[in-house]
Amino acid sequence: MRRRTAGPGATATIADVAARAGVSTATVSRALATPDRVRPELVELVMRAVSESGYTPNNSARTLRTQRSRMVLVVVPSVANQMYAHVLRGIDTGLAPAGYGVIIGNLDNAPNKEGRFVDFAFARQVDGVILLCGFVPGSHGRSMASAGLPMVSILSPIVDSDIPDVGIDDHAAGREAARHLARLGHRRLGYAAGPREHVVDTARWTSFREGALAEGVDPADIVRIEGGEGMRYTYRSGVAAGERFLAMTRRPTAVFCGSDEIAIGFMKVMRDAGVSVPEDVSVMGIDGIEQTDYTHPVLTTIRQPRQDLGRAGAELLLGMMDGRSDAAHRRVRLPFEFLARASTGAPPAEAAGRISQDLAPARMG
Amino acid sequence: MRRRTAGPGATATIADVAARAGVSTATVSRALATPDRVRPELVELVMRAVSESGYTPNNSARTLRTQRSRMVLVVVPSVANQMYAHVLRGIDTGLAPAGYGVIIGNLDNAPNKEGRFVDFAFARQVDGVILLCGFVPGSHGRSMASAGLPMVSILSPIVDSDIPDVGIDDHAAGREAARHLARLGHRRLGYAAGPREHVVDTARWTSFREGALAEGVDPADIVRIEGGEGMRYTYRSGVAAGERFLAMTRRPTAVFCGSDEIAIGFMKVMRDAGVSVPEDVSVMGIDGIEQTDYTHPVLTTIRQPRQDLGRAGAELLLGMMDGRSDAAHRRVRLPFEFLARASTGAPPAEAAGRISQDLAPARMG
DNA sequence: CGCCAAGTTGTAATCGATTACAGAAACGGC
DNA sequence: GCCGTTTCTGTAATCGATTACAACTTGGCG
Repeated sequence: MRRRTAGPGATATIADVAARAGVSTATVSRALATPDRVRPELVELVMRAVSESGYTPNNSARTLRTQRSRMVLVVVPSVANQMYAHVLRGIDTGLAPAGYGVIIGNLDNAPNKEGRFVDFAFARQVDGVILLCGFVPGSHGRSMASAGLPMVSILSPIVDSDIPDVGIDDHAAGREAARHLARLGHRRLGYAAGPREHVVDTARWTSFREGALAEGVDPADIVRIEGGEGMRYTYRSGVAAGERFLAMTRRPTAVFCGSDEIAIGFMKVMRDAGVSVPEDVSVMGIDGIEQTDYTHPVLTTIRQPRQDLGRAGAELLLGMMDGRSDAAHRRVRLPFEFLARASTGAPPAEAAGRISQDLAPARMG
Repeated sequence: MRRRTAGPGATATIADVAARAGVSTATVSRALATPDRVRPELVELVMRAVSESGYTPNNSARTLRTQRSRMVLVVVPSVANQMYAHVLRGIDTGLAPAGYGVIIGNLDNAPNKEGRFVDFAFARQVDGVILLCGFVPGSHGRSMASAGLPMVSILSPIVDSDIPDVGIDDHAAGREAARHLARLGHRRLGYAAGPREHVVDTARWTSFREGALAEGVDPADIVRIEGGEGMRYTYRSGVAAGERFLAMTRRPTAVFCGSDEIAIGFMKVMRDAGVSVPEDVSVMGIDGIEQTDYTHPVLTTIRQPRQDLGRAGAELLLGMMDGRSDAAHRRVRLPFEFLARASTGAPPAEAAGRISQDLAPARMG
């Protein structure tokens, strides 16, 4: 049997290193993994041989033997989305110290891409999965859940499952948004919706509504403004919602948007239509992407600890992959931060409840 | 030898499938890879056994044997950056049809993270590498270039190397920016810089300068405004540049920013300082991120075909990995799109050349 | 000096796929 | 009916690591 010698360009194998150091492959492997179980002189020999040959263990071989790939699949609806991108970054910083790498499963908001990633799971290409998409991917009747891999969801709980999740308290966030707007004096509230049937959107909408009711707002004056089919949490969704808003005969005086991007799209339509924010309509978002610091007016929003969410999810998954099933951490809630800024203010005088309504005729005359 | 039977939860191996179908593992492998070389009845048998057992080939085993991982490493300075995120998306859509997955190498703008990804390359965990970072990662004196993997760069050429790259013509872009501003009447121009020594930034700055000179602008009136150390192409870099701009005694009347994010940060500072855009100062960016459609005023910019750049890079790499070294494609230049919009306009009257300067004293008096 | 335990090292099995090679079966031509 | 070719299938080698097990050395203790 002729062994390929490690010439320049060719990759050295453990056998090359063993030959060069004059020891067996087992010793090389041990010298690298458990140096305390090998005589110091040999460790030294092996180390020299390793650096001389530029040896890096072949990952497939190691994975095949140890049944651990040290890779994690992150399933994300869209990498191009600010929010997901930042969470992804947090995940990476959380996994890196443990030596785990990230394979990105970009759904691109297209449902037919799930199959590829389901295969990744069943092919044992990853040791665990982090979902940012709010559901468990599946295709051809085969769910990723049945691959038997540790799984964690971030940003959204997974309904009807016991998959641990990390996120903020979306209900509290929705209620707080309603409270903020109601306390500014608003009595007609709108919610510029994200994707229909999405867990997070539903949570935000229902709790916004609850919060508004709790503040004594008339149920008929809490409206959901749809953003259009398949537009998800995008600028364009906000644009569509803004156009619907303009077409309304009895407009809300304040609008809570299902995401910051929606809010920004919404504000753009307002500006173009000559409706000023916050004088004519208050607008707020949620997520707290960096961009909200640079809008005009600066956007009131609820900041999610994006990076921390990612890191916490990563650490939770690491624990599960190590077999430490800290049942205590099955539902992690991190605090959000309410940023009351310039895009929300008191309602216009003619819409501000009974007292102002009395003044309204004078203003009109 | 006792074989683990494929119970629920356990992953089926090719041996399980072979046993169930009553054939050898070789036949199973062939039935899946080259069905035309196996008797139809057996193919049928195997297919049934596969779906009954939920078999998915183990990826490490396959990779180890075939020496192809069907994975690509994408090294990106920061996943949280809009521009890179969109290119990444293009890469993914380009690679997916060929069955390649993406491993993300997020440098996070921190130089010490390179080592991890260099190891990925040497561990043969990927078949190819796409660089968005403008340089070849390396650590401990070992460059990723010596791993002998196909490599492609997107967005930036790699100096002193023959690594193929895909991008726009940054020199043409810089010149066109200068031309646009000069033809609007501007005679004092600024460049809000990106990271020092970055190839792309250098290209944009030098060509902007060249373009301005070609339009007859006085060399002394073309200034580079630094954004601050280590801030790269960020909003904060634009804020820093904006502050430096305000501190200048003889301000440019138009500023070309090294990225859209810089431009947005810059405009924020202008607004807060009561300097209006474009009346007092014209501002333009480059990249063409979606967000520029939602700024006020809408940002003049140069749109790079982000997604197409990613896809083109992916296809170039696919060709190299398949051994088709189309030397013709070693430097791909895609067209950019100049978007002249509301953030750039004529210079303020008192700065518009000789005639206006004659008027200036009258104004002061 | 003999024996047992502890410490080292090497041999070879193993992970799960692909594929070279050989053998068997089927087929056709003379 | 025999032989060569084609088509199909199975056996076993192979990829490159880790690690169980065996073998050998060394040292301590009675």
